[in-house]
Amino acid sequence: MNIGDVSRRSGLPAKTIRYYEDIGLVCPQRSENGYRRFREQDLHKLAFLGRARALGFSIGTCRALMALYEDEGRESAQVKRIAEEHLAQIDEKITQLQSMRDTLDQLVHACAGDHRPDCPILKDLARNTTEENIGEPVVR
Amino acid sequence: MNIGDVSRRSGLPAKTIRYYEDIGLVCPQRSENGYRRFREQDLHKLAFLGRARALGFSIGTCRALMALYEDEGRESAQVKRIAEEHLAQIDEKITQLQSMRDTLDQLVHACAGDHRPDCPILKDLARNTTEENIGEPVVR
DNA sequence: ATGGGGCTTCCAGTTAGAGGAAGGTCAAGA
DNA sequence: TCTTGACCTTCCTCTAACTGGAAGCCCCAT
Repeated sequence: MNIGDVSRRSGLPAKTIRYYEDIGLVCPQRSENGYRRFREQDLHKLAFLGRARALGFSIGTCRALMALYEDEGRESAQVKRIAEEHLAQIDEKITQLQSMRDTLDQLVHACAGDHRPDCPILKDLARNTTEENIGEPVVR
Repeated sequence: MNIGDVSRRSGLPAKTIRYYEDIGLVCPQRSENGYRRFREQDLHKLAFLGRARALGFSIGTCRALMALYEDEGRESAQVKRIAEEHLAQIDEKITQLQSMRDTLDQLVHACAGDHRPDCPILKDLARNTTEENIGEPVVR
């Protein structure tokens, strides 16, 4: 298989596959003409990586997961711990985004969105400074 | 005010403030000794930027918001449109993360997490590419 | 022999700064 | 006066995980 084939079959862009080779995630062989030659096992690995990345695991963590996958003597507890950690990070991120979302949503609802310049969104962003004269240039 | 003062008062790291000057978001004056000299209006601007960034607006969008803030002839509709767009992006991201989270959560619950190598998480990541439902978790 | 894909490598750019080195400045204390 | 430590300066490199593009082979069909 050439890179185009694995790209199609794994769903990963060729660029990404080359990158993964660069950082040592896959080691395809080479044909006489210098083209990368992928075996089924390489494709399998790439698909694994693609799915792990789709779940949001970092490249570093994907590397660890791959290593565990290939380690017959692994304990599922090791994998589970990694997944739980990642899950916690995702939860944290969701919480952050949700908080942003709520604030933003309130502001959007408070804004008339008409032709007038008066805007609660800008007012909120500009709130709470030591400056009183908002909008007036400060010359000193 | 020196950079340390604005840093404390705006909550932004000095590094960030220098970066914001680099990309033209603020233009502090300079003292004789070469130190940046910030006016209240610079601090105000930085605080504005800090809050906009905290709401997840990109630097580019912050620039646009600042411009609108300083434009007396703006229409609140312009601001609202920007905020709504951003809100939609956040919602999309939350949805993505939530989907990841759900899959991951299922997998974590399906994994015994003991000393045995058998692991549904790895099994899911390694499921055959030729299977139907690519992208769907195997666990149910 | 020519044209069009497909493949190669290498370089640069992306976000929004963080980290650190080398060195100038300032105020206080010995 | 000298020194110390905090504060400031610029400049350079690094981050994650790719993506885009340029220049140039390789292969097959016409």
